[in-house]
Order: sequence, then structure tokens, then C-alpha cells
Amino acid sequence: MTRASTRKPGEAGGDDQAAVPRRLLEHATKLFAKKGFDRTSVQEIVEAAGVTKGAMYHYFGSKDDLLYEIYARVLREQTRQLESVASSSAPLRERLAAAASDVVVSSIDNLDDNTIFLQSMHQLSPDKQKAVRAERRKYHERFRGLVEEGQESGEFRTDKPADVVVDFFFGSVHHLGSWYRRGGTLSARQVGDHYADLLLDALRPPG
Amino acid sequence: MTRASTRKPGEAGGDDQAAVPRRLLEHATKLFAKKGFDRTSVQEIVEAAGVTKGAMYHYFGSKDDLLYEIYARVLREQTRQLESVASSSAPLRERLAAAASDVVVSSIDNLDDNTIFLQSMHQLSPDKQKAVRAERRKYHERFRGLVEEGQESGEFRTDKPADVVVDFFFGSVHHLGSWYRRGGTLSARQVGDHYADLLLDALRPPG
Amino acid sequence: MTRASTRKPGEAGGDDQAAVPRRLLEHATKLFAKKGFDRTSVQEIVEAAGVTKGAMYHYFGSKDDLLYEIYARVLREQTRQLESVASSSAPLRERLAAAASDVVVSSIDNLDDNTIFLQSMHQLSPDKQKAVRAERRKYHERFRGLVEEGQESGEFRTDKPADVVVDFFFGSVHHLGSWYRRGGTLSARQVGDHYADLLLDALRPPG
Amino acid sequence: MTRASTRKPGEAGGDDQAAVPRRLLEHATKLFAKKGFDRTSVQEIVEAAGVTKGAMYHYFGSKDDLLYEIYARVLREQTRQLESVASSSAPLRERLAAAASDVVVSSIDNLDDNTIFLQSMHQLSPDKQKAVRAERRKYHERFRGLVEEGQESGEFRTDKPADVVVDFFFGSVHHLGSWYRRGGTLSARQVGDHYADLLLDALRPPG
DNA sequence: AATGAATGAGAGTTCATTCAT
DNA sequence: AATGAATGAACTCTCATTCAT
Repeated sequence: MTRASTRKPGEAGGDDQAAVPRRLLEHATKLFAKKGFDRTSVQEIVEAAGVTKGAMYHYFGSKDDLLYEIYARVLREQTRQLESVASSSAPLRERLAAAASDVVVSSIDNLDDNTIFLQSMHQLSPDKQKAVRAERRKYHERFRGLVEEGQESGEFRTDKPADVVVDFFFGSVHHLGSWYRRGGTLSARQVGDHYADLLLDALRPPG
Repeated sequence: MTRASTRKPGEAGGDDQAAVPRRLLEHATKLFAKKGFDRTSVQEIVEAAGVTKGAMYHYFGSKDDLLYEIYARVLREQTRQLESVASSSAPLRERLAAAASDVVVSSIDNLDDNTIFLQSMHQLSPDKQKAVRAERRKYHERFRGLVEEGQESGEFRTDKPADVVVDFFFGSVHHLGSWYRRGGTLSARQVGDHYADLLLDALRPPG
Repeated sequence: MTRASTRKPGEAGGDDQAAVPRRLLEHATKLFAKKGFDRTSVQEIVEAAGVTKGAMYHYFGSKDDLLYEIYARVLREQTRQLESVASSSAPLRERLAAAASDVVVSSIDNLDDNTIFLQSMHQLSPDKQKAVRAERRKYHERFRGLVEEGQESGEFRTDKPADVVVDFFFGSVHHLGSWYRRGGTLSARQVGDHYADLLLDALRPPG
Repeated sequence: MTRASTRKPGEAGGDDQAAVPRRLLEHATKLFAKKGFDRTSVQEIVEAAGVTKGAMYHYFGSKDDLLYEIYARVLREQTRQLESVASSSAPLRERLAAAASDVVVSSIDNLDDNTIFLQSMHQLSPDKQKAVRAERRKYHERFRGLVEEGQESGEFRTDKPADVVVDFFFGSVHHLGSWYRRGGTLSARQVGDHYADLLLDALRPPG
């Protein structure tokens, strides 16, 4: 549906020489995060990116496509990261802590994407929403697998359903954008470690 | 065409005899939750409520106002509830557990309002956003007060800043709408108790 | 069509006790002059006058009526004034000079009415426009009579049609509102005398 | 539905092939003059011009802009004309007479623009009003310069402030639209010459 | 005499998208 | 690969007026 990937732009260029599709995605991300998807016009996006509407419609089938691409990119990256951490040979608690902390750090590093995720998903067309949800479910399931692993081994409490715990945790993660401010007292990693601790300690078998 | 005027406003009836402003708020809430604020037209709202546009603008200054009223109503109710629980004479842990469980239950009971809160606040006018944020901050502070009380008494861990814990928890609460489905295996109260347990156990002093 | 005159309010009262119709006309005049007829809503008028819409529609059949009443009042007064000056026993030149100077002074005294006249007449309904035009034509004709009297007696030049001269002069008068500012260097009477001089001197037989 | 795109824009044709912006201005001018700015809807304008609303907003930022463009065009032309006459080498009285007569003729030739000027300027946005006023002031000042030149040389009376004389005269000019009818007994040039005579004779030193 | 809720038509403007070039 | 004129539908909001009370 999108023709964005028919031409790999290479890594060349500072900013205005960057490939047009990439520039469009970048500026669209910023604008969607700042004003919301519906409040951002295609005109604003192409102006910010320094191209014309025609160019945009050459690369993307619709405004929707732009949003979808942003989602897809984030999901791909987070899934990749989780997979790499979860399948390492470290002890379970360390793997879960790393996964939790990492997703916090990457969410903070890409606060814009995070904000968009939160606010704009329901503005996608139903088809695309379904695709995104499916991808996200896979991510959640992988994460939940770690929790269940610990429950089976007896390291984690078993009186809380694993999926409740996972939803509990990802709610917190998705909301980082509504309170975390860069330049505050806490670094992304510090927040990540706090969140990981809270998760792991909440999972300790009850006293 | 509208049956609004056949009854004295202010006095509730079944549905279509209910006061016009109330009917408007009801239907606006449903629609905003389902389609998002921007995707819901005033036309749709007034049609659903069975009144004319003019009537709506007679009671509400703008579409924005409708959203704002929805927020204000929810905030008022939640603040009232928290205040009542937090100031009881029960032991701290019980008060915090009740507050946490209650906010989950009430969020589930009003999933629509919750969803709107999450998705549409940034679409309010700056003034109104400020007002809402101020009210919400007060709510958070009251809740945080409970956490700090426990940290001072030694019941709760002190290695996690109270506001991080509060944001952690309310992220989870705000996200209920994205996964909780009525008629599933868990009742609202069960989720509330799980969440309260997770919070309280995460607050136990570390091993 | 208007019911304004069915009850004579008497001269009693400062402002808020003044009769409702009079208060409405006063504030309508100010607002029409400031913002134009179309840009002034009935709501604004009644708010300024401190009454409700229902009250306004009780006294005036429509917004149009309000404007018409303003016109009628001005026209009546100006016609009265001209008649009184024109029919005096003074020499013709003095009578014309007085008429010219007086209409300038009264136009300046009621700059608002003047402005409205200029800008809003074409916004009246056709019927009322016709009525106003007829009244104004009568006024012009009386004034033109003075010019013709002088032309017949040989005091004034005859190479300029009297009606061209009259239109020439009243154009100037109607435009006072676009440049005259109270508190400037010239009093209303000074401007009136300048205008009268210019008119009379323009009428001198050519050298 | 529209035939606008069958021709290259910018190149004039008969009427419906003329460039879209020009067609819009033409029809807007007629309608504004006939019904007033506020009483003319964008819908009417685009229908008269045979284009769609979207097309209009492609070329003009707002309805206001349309009005502003009409003003700007008139002002530009009148300023150009005045400049050309005023700076010729003819004797002062001839230059002033020509300027006065010309502005009358051009006002009659463009009675619509003139009417609009008179009635609708105060409906422009404040910014644009300021721009128009500034331009008009320049025009008036140039004209006043001619009067002052004659006062200094002793050709004209000095007992009347030059700006009062100029405002007196332009009031008359702006009002042409309220009485002049094409096809009447007087040609535009005849009126122009009458007005110029009246102005110049009014300026003769008093007897 | 006066209220104010309600109407309903229409206002100006925005915008994603298309298409000839 | 890219332009930008043009579309057409939808949008929020305003307003003079009516009418039951």
C-alpha cells in the first residue's frame, strides 16, 4: 500500500539531503506527537519536511500510511530489542529486569513515538489498527513468557495472572510521556531501573 | 423533531426525556470514547442526543466545552472518592489499598471517561488543559501523600521516589481501557485488588 | 411594524431606568457605528442595553426595525432643522451658509448616526430603504431649492447644475465621520463654517 | 462542473476562460458593491465565478483577502494616475484640475470599487485596514501637496486648512456612487470637470 | 412585560486527495 | 520524481427569530 520501501535511500546526508520519505516520517512524527494526528494537516507535514504534497503522495498512499509506518518502525525496533534480551543466557530475573528497563529507556528515547502510540492508534483505519494490535500482542506475549517462566520456576508469585501483571507494567510504560521530562532529576536509565525494580519486587512471592 | 421540550429540563426521565445538557454529555461521552474527539462531529452528537445544533450551543459554548465538562465531572467524582478513603481512620496500608482498588473499579465502571481522558486531553484548548492538569495534579498529590506517609513510618521502601511510584501506578490505571473487557474472567474489583496488591507489594522494603 | 411608540416613556431616569426602547436604540446606535450592522448581533445589543432578547422583540419587530428607527430619528431632526433655517427671513446667502454649517455641526454631534447612515443603509430591507431614500430626497430638494433661489437671483453661478452642487456638498458632509476626530484642532462649528465658506465661494459666479 | 482548468491560467480570454483569481475578483467586486461585503457569501462568489470554494481558498486566504485585493488594486491605480498628473510640468491650477477631474472620472468608471471602498473598509481585519489607510493617507498627502503649493504661491486662499479642503473634496468623490447613474444627462468627464471647477473656485482667494 | 430554550438555515474555512502535466 | 491547481465534502459555529410560559 505504501511505496516507501521501493528505494533504499542510503544513509547519506545531513538533513535536507536525507531521503524524502525519511524526512517526511521524521517531521510527521514530531508533529503528530505535538498536535495529534487529526490536528496535523498534510500541508503542515510537507512544509516542515520541505517537500510538496505531490511528493508525499508519491511515497505514501495516504496520511494514514505515514502514521502506520511510524508505528511499524517502533514496533519492529522494540520487538528486536526484547528478543535479544529475552533470549540471552542470563538468569531470568536479570533478563526480565533488563527487558523492563530497556523498554523504559527506549520509550523515553522516543517519547514522540510513544505519545503517538498512545493517542493516535484509534485514528488508524481498522485494517491497520488490527495489524498494529497483532504486532503488539506478540510483543506482550513474549514479555509475558518471561513472567510465566519465573512463575513456573517458583521465583515469582503465582497469585497474580501473568497477563494482568504485564498490562499493569505496560500501562506505566506507555504513560511515561505524560510526566517524564528530559532534563529533570532522573535519567532515562534511572527511571528504567526504578520501574524494573518495582516490577520485580511486585512479583516477589507475598510474605 | 426533537422531543426535548416536552419535559421540564433538569428532571431526569428515561432517556429521551432527560434534560438536554445531560443527554448531550452522555452521548458525547460515548462517541468520544468510541471514535475520538476529533473524529466525532457535533452533528453526530446532537443527532445521537436527539436535539439540534442550536440547542447544543445554547448550553455549551463549544465542542471543547463538552469535553471539558466530561473531564470535570470525572475529576470531581474521583477526588471526592479519594478524599473520603484517604482520610478514614483505617491503617495506612488499608487506606492505600482501598484507594488504589477503588480508583481501578471506578475507572472500569467509567471506562469511556477513562478512555477519553487518555486520548483527548491534548485536544482541549490550552486554558482548559491547564485547568484539568491542575485538578489532576491535586489528585496525584493527595495519593502521593499516602505513599510518603508510609515511607516516613518505615512501612514502605524509601529507595523509590514517591512520585515515580504514583506515576507508575496511574499509568497502569489509565491504561485499563486498552485491555480490560467487561464480561471477561476478571471483575472490576478483582482487577482492583490485584492492582492494589501489586502496588503495595512493590512498596515493601526490598529484601 | 414597530411597536416602539405605543408607550411614551417620559424623560425620567439616568440610564438604566430609561425606557427600554430608548436604551435599546442608544446602544444599538453605538454598536452599529462601531462594528457595522451585520457584525452586530442582537445578543450584543440586548446585553449592552441590559435587557433580554424577548424584551427587544417585544418592542421592535426585527433587527432591521432598530436600524430604521435610528435613521428615522436622524432624518426627522435634520429636516426640522433645515426647515427652520431655510424659511427664516435672513438674506439667502446667510440662510444657505447657516443651513450648511448647521448640518455639519449636527453631523459631527451625531457622528455615530452619520457613520451608520453611510455604511448600513444598503443593509435595510428594500421597503425601508425606499422610505429612507424618499425622506432624504425631500431633504436634498429643500436644500437644492436654496441653491436654485440664488441662481435665479444671479447671486450664484448658473454654469453648475444645482443638484450636482448639492451632491457635491453632501458627499463632504457624509464623510465627516471618516476623518473628523473630536478633540482635534477644529471645533464642529469651525468645520461647519469652513465647509459653508467653501460651498458659498464655489458658488460665486466665475471670474 | 467548472471550466476553469481548460485553459492555462494567467492568459485572459472571454470571461469563463479568464484566470481563476481574476474571475473571482471580478465577480466579488460586483457582488460586494451590490449587496455589501457581509451580505455576500463566499458561496455566491464562487458560483458567480464558476469555480469551487476550494479553488477560491487556493488563491485567497480568506474572504477578507478578496476585499483587500480589490482595494489594493484600486489604490495602486489611483496613486499611479495622480502621480503622473501631479508631476507634470503644467501650471499648478491645471495640474490640480486634471487630478481632480481624473479621480472623478476613474471613480465613476469603477463605481463598484468606489462603493465597496465606502461601505466595506471597516469590515476588513484591523491589520489590513491599517495597510489600506496608510496607502490612502499617502494618496491624500500627495493631493494636499498640490493645494499647499498653490497656497504658498498665493494662487489659492490660505484661510482654509489644506487638509480640510482635501477631505471636503474627497468626501464628494467617494459619494459619487450614491447618486451618479450611468446613462444620465452627465458624462463622467462632465461631472469631473464640474467637480474640479467647484474645487478650484472654492480655492480662489476670497473677495 | 418579559423570559430563555430551541430552531434551522447558512456562514466561512479546512483538508485529504486527485490528476494533468 | 514531482508539481500545484482544483475538488467536494465535511467541519465548527453563529444568528435572527419564535414560542410556550
